[in-house]
Amino acid sequence: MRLTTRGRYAVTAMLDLALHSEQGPVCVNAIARRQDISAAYLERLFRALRDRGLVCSTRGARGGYELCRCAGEISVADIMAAVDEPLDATRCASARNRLTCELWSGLTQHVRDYLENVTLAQLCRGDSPPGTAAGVSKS
Amino acid sequence: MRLTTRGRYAVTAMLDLALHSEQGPVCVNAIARRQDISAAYLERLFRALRDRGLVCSTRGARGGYELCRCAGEISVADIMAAVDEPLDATRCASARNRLTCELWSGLTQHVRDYLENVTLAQLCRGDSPPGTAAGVSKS
DNA sequence: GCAAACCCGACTATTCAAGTCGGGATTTTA
DNA sequence: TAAAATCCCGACTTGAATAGTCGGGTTTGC
Repeated sequence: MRLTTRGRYAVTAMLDLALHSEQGPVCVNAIARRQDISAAYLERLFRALRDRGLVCSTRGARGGYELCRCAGEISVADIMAAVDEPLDATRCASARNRLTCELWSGLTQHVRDYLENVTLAQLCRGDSPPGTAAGVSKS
Repeated sequence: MRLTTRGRYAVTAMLDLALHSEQGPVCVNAIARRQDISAAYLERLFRALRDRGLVCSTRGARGGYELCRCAGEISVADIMAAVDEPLDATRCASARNRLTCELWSGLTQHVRDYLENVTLAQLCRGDSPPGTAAGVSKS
């Protein structure tokens, strides 16, 4: 498990896209400028997002990217999976580590539960994700 | 946030220690053999664990390491902190990313909550950590 | 005195992260 | 019809960090 700029930037870019989606396709350069992220790097992330079906692309002048699904149907976990940001903490090289293996599996599930429970739409609204002081935990 | 061998090996080693603690100080080589981990690398991890007060060392022949506190008082989070395995997912370079900042802050808290809630004693008993299928979530 | 075992700072090779490059293809606009 | 805007793509580079090593010192028990 690790959290690198791939995951962060992907979520940031998708959020930017969601916030500007009513204006038609958003080009990579605009997002890069708004978020102060390398456009070339961002482009590679968008490639992955497109391949995973989270965004659609429009080529040519006035081209760019748009969400393929509505923001309420895209979770942070989806985005992370798209850019291959590993959430899996489990690495059971041998059976001797069953006890710790269960620990890491549990952690993995815990993280997934959290990220699967946060959608782009919630991020747009500024809804506090569950587990923060402002967001009261629900069942 | 990332999970590397430092964290994994430290938890594995502490667990091994806890399971063998009634036999007096456990030497690094014994743990290294049982867990198939480089002894030299393990030694560096134990240095950090000792400095953080999680284990005590005994030099000389028949020396080794022992837990400084009982297993029920040492959480996985303590171990991770000792070997400097970063759990913090937050990286708010600028205020423009408040929305995602809260996301990562929430994730960090979520992970901390989980790891702080698992002690070495529970791992020893094979108690499923909370959140896994076998462990029913409690309040 | 030797072996076992901790102690410590410094070092190395490999992997991966973060980003770049160079050019092709498509679409719109003037 | 050419230029500009923008996606498309495989390959590449540099620096940081990981995983582990090294070499020798010190302590303790036998």
